[in-house]
Amino acid sequence: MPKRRPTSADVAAMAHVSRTTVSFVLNERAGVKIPDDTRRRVLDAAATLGYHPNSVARQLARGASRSLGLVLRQSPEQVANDGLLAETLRGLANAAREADHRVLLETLVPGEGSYANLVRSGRTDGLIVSGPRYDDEELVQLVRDGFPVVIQGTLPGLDVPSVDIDNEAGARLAVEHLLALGHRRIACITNAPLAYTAASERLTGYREALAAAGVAEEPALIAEGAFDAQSGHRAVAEILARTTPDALFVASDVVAIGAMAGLREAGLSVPRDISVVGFDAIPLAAYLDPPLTTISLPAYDLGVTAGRAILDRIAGRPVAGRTLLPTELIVRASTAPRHGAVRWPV
Amino acid sequence: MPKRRPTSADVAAMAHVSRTTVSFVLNERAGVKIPDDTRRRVLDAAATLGYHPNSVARQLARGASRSLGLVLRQSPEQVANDGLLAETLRGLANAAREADHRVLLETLVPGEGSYANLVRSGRTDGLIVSGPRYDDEELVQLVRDGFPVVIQGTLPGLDVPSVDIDNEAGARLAVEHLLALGHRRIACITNAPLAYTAASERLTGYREALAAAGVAEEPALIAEGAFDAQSGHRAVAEILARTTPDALFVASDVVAIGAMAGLREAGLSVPRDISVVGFDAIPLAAYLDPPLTTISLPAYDLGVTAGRAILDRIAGRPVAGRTLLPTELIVRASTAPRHGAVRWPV
DNA sequence: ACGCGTTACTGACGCGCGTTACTCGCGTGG
DNA sequence: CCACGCGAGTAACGCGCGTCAGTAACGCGT
Repeated sequence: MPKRRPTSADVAAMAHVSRTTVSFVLNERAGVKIPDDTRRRVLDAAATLGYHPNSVARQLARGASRSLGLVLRQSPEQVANDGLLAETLRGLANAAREADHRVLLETLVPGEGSYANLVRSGRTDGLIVSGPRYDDEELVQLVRDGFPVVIQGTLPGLDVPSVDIDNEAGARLAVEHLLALGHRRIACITNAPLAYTAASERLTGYREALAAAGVAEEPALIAEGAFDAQSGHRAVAEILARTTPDALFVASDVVAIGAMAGLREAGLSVPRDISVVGFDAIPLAAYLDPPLTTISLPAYDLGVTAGRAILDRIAGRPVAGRTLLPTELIVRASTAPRHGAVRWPV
Repeated sequence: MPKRRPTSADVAAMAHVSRTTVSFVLNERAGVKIPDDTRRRVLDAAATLGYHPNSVARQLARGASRSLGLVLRQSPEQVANDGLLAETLRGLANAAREADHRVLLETLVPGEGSYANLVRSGRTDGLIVSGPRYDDEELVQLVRDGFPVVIQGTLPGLDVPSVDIDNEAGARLAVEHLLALGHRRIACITNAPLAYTAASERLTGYREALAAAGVAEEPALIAEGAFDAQSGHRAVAEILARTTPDALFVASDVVAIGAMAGLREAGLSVPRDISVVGFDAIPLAAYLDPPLTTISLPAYDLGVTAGRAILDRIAGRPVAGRTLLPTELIVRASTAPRHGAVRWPV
């Protein structure tokens, strides 16, 4: 059987000091002077015993767990198709580590499952809720009780700090690019059902760009996607059955890949017959045929920013009510000037 | 200021019983009879106070943290290009939840960073190490000390339970498919440098299939990929500069997408001029042009299996030394019989 | 009336650590 | 000579809970 793990009492005994002194030395407590001689004895004892403070006990004594809860409210399909999620996670974990915190993961089977106990049981000091839904009563209650929460995504009507991509601006960027190429009949396939805030924001950006250019909106040009490539395939068929666009903005690269497959089947060539812009800038987008013009978003930074926000919130530091991270247009071969159109000056 | 959180002592006071009784009732302790009357008083008091047991204190008292540590040793590029990672994570989290455990995430900046303290500090009861490297001294030490560890991936030479995809069998499946179509000059692009066990295993599968069919191996037909599409693009150029294959097995869909882009640029048409098989069955593979024949692997199950394994290990139940999850061939349009070849009977 | 088992509880300790208030010895200025 | 301050360190409590050993009351058979 493995020997019992050494405790601070063992270290104290070996160094011939009290447990208190051990604690002072190991925590480098400010304002307490410890002679070098004593300090060294303690440090040596700790090293030879292989002492590692029990962090559970430390959490209890301090009253803080030094860990962040990450709640993934996305549906399984959403997770499976979100190629950037891992990057965001990495950003969050790194932000947490910088502040000597840990990340506790909580996934939810939709329709069931509660996560509030995560914080109510003192296991985490704060929560990051990713992909919140409107009907999340649990979340509302938690916020009302004053627990530190940061939302990654958007949830209007709740007074909570949130961090998100600037979806509207990104969509505008995409559509403005198409407009600048001379396109006017610009279709739009959303990245998800409009109940998802990101989807409706991107659609809003699309509309704003059209309105700003004085182009009338046409309902026949709009269709809903749903996370995966298949939905893009279906949506493009819907649109082509109704009308004939000369450009297509798909608010998700993954959905766009399905849409491009649909266009191929319809005998349309990209970008000769129709220009396509995606959204998300997944790594693969550059290697599609043709390489996809898209909107890049800082997935890693999103995680880092969310992490810093909740850490600030926990520490009582001021936190911006809403942080929007900038997007960027990446022009590739899937977009070209409208056939016969003169390219506008930029 | 928010009121102090209620403790079990508060519940005890309100129910006019001792803290011990509260503990017995709330934990439904077997072997202890509590009259319904008393039980109800305790339950009611807990409910009206909004009592939630402090899990940190509970961890300390019980000596177990009921949480699993997940260590991601993959490099950032690897994470960014691993579209299945999120699925695996979801599987693990769900397996953990079923057993009332939590998942603690630990990422590592390569070259630095230790994670052993995660378990040495008592924060987790066991560790799942994903993507271990040969030179992981920390891991070796941990295993030697008898800490519960399960490896997700492969690490030969260390006596630790591990869970992985059956990479060899999957690669064989892919190559056998190409052989059955009549191809003989089958090239191979690995999914990663060969220092990664998954990469060398898949290459081994490729070789075994060739050997079993009596086809001589040709070094000129083999090139190394490195996680991303770009590396596939480069690797295919290397191969085409040396020789002319009639089929190509790329041990990763993501790399295959880059490879297919390279084939296009070289003026080769898939599958007319060359058949291509990928590996991983990322959701997008079905929507490529042409849809990619690939090997599907149970990403979600991988997470579940790893989770169950470490839970078994923690509980002292017997654990299989090595679990290999089966793969499956998904035939799509990127593979076709060799030009002029008679299709073999299956 | 007495022993004895059973029911229904409770007192007190321990988990490992942080932290406050306190002690003790030793100059030192008055 | 004494009060005082200061450096060096410590005893003891608290964090919130699980749990063992124990106790008081009660019924029941003889």
